[in-house]
Amino acid sequence: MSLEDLGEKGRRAKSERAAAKSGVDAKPTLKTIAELTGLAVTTVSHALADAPQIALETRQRVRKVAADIGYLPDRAAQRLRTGRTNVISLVLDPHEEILGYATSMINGLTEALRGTAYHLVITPHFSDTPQIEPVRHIMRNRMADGIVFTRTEPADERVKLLMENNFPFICHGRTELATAHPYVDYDNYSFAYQAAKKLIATGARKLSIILPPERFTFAHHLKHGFMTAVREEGVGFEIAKGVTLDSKSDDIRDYLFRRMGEPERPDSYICGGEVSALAVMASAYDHRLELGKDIRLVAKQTSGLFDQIRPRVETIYEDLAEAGFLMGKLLLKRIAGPAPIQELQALQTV
Amino acid sequence: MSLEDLGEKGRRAKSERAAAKSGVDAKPTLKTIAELTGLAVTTVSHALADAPQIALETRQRVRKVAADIGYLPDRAAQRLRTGRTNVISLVLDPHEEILGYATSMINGLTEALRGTAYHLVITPHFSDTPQIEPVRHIMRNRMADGIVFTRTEPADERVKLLMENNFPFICHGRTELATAHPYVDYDNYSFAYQAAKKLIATGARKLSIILPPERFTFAHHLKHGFMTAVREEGVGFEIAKGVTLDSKSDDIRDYLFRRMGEPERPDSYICGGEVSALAVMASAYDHRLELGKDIRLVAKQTSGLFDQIRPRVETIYEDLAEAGFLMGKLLLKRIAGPAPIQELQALQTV
DNA sequence: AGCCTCATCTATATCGTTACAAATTTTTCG
DNA sequence: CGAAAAATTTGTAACGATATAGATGAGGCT
Repeated sequence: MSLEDLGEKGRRAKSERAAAKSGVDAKPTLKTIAELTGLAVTTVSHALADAPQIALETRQRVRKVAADIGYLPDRAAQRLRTGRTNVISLVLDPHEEILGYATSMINGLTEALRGTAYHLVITPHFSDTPQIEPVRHIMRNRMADGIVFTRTEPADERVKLLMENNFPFICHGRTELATAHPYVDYDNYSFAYQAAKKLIATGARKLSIILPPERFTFAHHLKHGFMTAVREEGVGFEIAKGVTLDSKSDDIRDYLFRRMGEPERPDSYICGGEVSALAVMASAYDHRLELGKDIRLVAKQTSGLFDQIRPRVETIYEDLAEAGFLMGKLLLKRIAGPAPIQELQALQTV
Repeated sequence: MSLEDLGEKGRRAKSERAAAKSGVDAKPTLKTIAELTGLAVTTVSHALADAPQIALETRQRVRKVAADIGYLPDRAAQRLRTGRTNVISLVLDPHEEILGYATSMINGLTEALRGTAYHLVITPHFSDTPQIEPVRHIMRNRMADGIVFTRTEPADERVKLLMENNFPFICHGRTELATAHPYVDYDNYSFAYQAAKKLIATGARKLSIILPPERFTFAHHLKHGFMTAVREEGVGFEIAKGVTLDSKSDDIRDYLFRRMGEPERPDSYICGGEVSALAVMASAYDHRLELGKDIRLVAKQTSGLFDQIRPRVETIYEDLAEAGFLMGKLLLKRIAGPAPIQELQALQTV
């Protein structure tokens, strides 16, 4: 460390102390309020917590002073003492499909957390470690009061672990576990069902669907809705083989381009994501197949993107920001205390 | 509270105490290590900090034990004691254009923070409060050790405030302030310049550009690059009036549709964002104008989206994940201590 | 008056960590 | 060998909040 650095530090420390003495600019604590009101620190703490054993008049006076000097409790101190972190952790899985998936969800979550003491911390899940790692870590080291995660699986390890430990969480998507748990989900069964019906109604005779990786619960929902519709209508169908919504978009397009060149090609596609829908359009274009005639398409829309896509494509909307908002609200309710499980579940309708 | 709840709590508390006694499953602290090694808590703390006055052999022994029991320092306690939060705050401005802007940036940031003690906290900026509010709040209440923000303005209030208080930060975009400050920026001047040159080289005679809101510095960079190119080439030009990259995409398309119906319409567009580029394509389509012939287009690409768009569009790539990564790395360097300002600035080339 | 109750406020200890100063042990050397 | 120096370890206090138990004083009752 250089002399200059030392000098810097010395000056800063001194001015900070001076500021503290004069009460100007120093971060106010309970002690500051205690001095200002002539009360004890404990009393101030209780007063701010609206404890009934503190005289109403005192509570009001303390609150007034606290507001005047802009007091905010120190999160670290509160956390250390109480064990509550006031943190919600969003475990983020980086993946390409669905542009702005995370952004929408984050917007919804922050909106739900608005006005509360909770902060949103992004905990990345790097793909070279098992999926359960970040969750275990957050739980073991009490990094958050609640966990939000996505891409739920039928026998999701994370759900099991969190349930076993009675740790507050909410996930985007359902499981097939016996025990009910909090979730927010979009009705992908109905999405696929309605999408298929729409296509068939406009003349589709052989439908195809691009599914998410099979390990996710919503892949089964989509498949089930799809199968129900094609069986009800007795039309041909297939399920895209070798690619999923998580595949690189170029790979999806290459698959589609190949398939569209084959004799028994499907005449219609259901896409659970925007990028794969564009890949369908690109492949059709490259084959000079006309959209809406040679190739039909229903896409799931999660952004304003498809409003600008030509030719216009039939879409069904999923509101991810709302999903994030719901997740936030339900998680907060869960953290606040035990609640009937039905009040912690939400299914977004198509 | 019901009797059952009390019972639950009683049992839990008891089992936790038992666990603590046997050392199983309880969260390990310095004290745990101290007991295990027979050293004092202070010694353990120093040993883990690799203090040279602790015998090397001791340091190694302590580290071994710490690793064995999976010790992680308590963030709250560290934060309370040292004042360091180990938090990086990303101030997020919700806006539509550039799909997944935030996602890419977050991915880059988390990658940069990987392996460090830093957590990424999302601090939303709600549009009904002044832009500087979240920054002031973070600084005043020491909510983070460093701040990341985007959409920088020429005389950015946030930059001024943070500089005055010598608070570590990094912003996406530059200012026109006299004092140099840390930033990561994309060379939007060159983007617009090269985009214009490309268009002119393929026959463009009247260029148009859709700019971001004028208050952002990068709007000026884009404009400047654009103007330089059109003046050098002596071709016609205009700047889209009444809409910006921040306008709702439908409004952009409506504007473009109107403009393309007028006699003196531009024959080429430069779009600083993907949605607006799609709006150009949609308007051209709706007018039955052929892309690449009647209407030319160069778009800025920030995702894989345009790889699937047909007809193919000329694009220039901006790597937002890399921008996020750079911001993270440079901010960490700044937090670590004073550094030459040039080492805290990065300009991504087109 | 003396004792009790109630309302209100306060002292103490503690969460896990680290800065600082001091204590202890080991080594060096005249 | 013994004192001084060096190396190593330790105790204490503090960060800011809150849980717990206790103190204070006013008023009521016999």
